[in-house]
Amino acid sequence: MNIREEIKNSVSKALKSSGYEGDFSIKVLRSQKSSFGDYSVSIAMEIGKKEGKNPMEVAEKLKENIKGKHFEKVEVLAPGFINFFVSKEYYFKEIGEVLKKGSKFGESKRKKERIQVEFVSANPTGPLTVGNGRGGPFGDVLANVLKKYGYKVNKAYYINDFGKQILSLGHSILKDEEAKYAGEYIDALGRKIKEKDPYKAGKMAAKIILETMIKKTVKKLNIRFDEWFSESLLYKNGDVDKVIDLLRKEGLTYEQEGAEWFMSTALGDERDRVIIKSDGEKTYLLGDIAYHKYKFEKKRYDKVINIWGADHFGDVPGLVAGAEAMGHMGKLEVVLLQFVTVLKDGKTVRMSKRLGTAVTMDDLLDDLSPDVIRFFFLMKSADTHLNFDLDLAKEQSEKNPVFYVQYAHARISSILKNSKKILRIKKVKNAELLTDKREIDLMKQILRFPEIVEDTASDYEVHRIPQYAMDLANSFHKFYAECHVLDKDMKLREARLGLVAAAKIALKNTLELMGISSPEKM
RNA sequence: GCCCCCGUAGCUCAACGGAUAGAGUUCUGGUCUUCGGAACCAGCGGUGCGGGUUCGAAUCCUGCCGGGGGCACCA
Repeated sequence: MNIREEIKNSVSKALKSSGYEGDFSIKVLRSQKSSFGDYSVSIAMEIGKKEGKNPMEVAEKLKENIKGKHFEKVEVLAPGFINFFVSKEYYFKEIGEVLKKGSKFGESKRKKERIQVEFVSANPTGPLTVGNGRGGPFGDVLANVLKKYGYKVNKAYYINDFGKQILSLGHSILKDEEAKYAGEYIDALGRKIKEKDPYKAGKMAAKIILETMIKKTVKKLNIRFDEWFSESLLYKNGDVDKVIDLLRKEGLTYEQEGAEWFMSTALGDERDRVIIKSDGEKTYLLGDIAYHKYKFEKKRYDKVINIWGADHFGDVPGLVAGAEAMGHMGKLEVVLLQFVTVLKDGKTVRMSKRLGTAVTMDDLLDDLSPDVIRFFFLMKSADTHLNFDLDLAKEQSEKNPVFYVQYAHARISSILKNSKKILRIKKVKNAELLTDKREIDLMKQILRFPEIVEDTASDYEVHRIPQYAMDLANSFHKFYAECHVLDKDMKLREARLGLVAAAKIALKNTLELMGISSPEKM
C-alpha cells in the first residue's frame, strides 16, 4: 500500500469512527508548502458545508481518530485542512526500496487489462508532418506509462492504405488532372513508379512512403510500434462487410439519396453518418468501425485509446457510436491533440524546406536531436496549441530543460564513478544521517515517481512527466550545491551515495518513460 | 449560426475546485582552493474584460473580446 492510500484509508476510518457516514470522496493532495506537511485532505470543509458545522471542529474531531504508523504528525490548519507529515523513517525505508527495485522502481502491480494505444496513423501519402507527428511522442509515452503501471499495452499504427486518398496519390504520381499531392517526393516517386493504373500506382507509392519515409522518421524519433495494421486487410478479410451486415441486422441503417446511412443518432451521435456512398464506395468510418471490432474481439483489448489530431474532433461521436453498435460500450477513448505551429523569426512556417508539404518532423530532426524534440512536444498538455519556436529550440539547445535533466543524470554518474564503488549500491546505509533539508527534499521528490506514473495512467496528462523530470533534476542540483557527497565522514558518504544512487534510478526511469536517453556523461 | 480547444510573467509553458499562482528562458546582481558552473542563490515581472456560484475560482456557470480547429456521400 502506498502512502496516499494509507492516508485515504486512515481518513476513511476516522470518518466512520467520528460518525460521518455520508458519501464523501476523499482526495489526498500533495501539499504545496512544507509547512503544510506532505499531503493534505480537505474533507472537513466539505463535511462542514454539508452538515452545517464548523470545518475546523470537524477537522479536529477527525484528527483525533486518525491513526497511521507512518505519520509523524497530523495537523489541522484553517480553514479546515488536515495536513499529514510523513515520518522520516518511512522515507528512509522507501528510498532503500528504490535501490532494490532499480529499473522496476515506479511499477505497480500487474493488471490483467489489455490496452491498445493507437497513435500517429498518418495517411501514407506523404512525409510525417509536425502536426500528425505530435501524436508520436505523446502516444509512445502514454503507452509506456500504462505499461509501467501494469497494463498489457500494445502500440499500434493504423495504415490507411485503402480508398480515395490512395487513388489521389496514384493520380498525383501520374501527374494527371486528378492529382492532389505535389512536392519533391511525388516527383521522385513518379520517376520510380512505372505503373499506369492510378490505384495500383497509388498502392505502390503508399508502400514506399510508409517504408522509406514514415517508418524512418518514426524510428528517428525513437518510437517502436508493436503493430502496423493495414486497413486494406479489413476489406480483404470481409471484416468490413460483416460490420454492414451487423448494422443492418440491428436495424441501424437506412437509405437516403442513394447512400446508406448508419443511424448513429440512435446511439448518442448528433447526426447520422454515411457508410456507403451513392457511388457504392464505403466510407472511412465503416473501415474504422471494422477495425475497432477487430481490436475488441480478435485482439481482446479491454480498452483502446486513440490519439488523434483535434481536426478529427467531429469524427469521435461517429466512431464511438460505431463501437457501441458492435457491442463495445465505454471501451474506446480518444485523446485529441491540439495543433502544432512552427515559428521561425517570429513568423509561422507553413511549408517544409524541401518537400512542398506542411513542415515535417524531418525538418525538425535536421536541426534538433530526438531527445530535444520529444521533450518539447511532451512538455505541453494535449489541450494546448503547441507553438514550436525553432529558433528558441535551437538557441536553447545548450540551455534546454532536457539538458538540465540529463545533466543531473550525468553528474550523478560521475559521482558514482568517482566513489569507486564497483558494485551497484544496493542499500542506503546510515539513512538516518540524511537530515539536511535538501536531502529530505530530494528523497521526497524521488518517491513521487510512482505517484506520477499512477496519476498519468489514469488521466493521460502526459506533460506531467517532463514537469516532474525538471522538478527531480532541480532537487538534485540543489542538493548537489549544498551537500558534498564524497565526504570525509565515511558514514555520511555512504548515506549520500545511497541517496544519489536512488536519484539516478528515478531520473533514469523517468527519462526512459519519455523515451529520452540518460547519458553517463555529456 | 452550432460544437471543441486555448487566452496566465517580455517569450514558451505548469498549477489535481484549495492555502502566499509555479518552472524554463530573457534582463539585473551574487556564489568556485572540494564530487562536472550545462549548476546554485537573489531580484524584476502575471490570471484578456465584466457578472455569477462557493467557506475558497486561473480552474465551474454566464456575457463580451481575441486566436486556432470542426460542422462532407474527404480521410
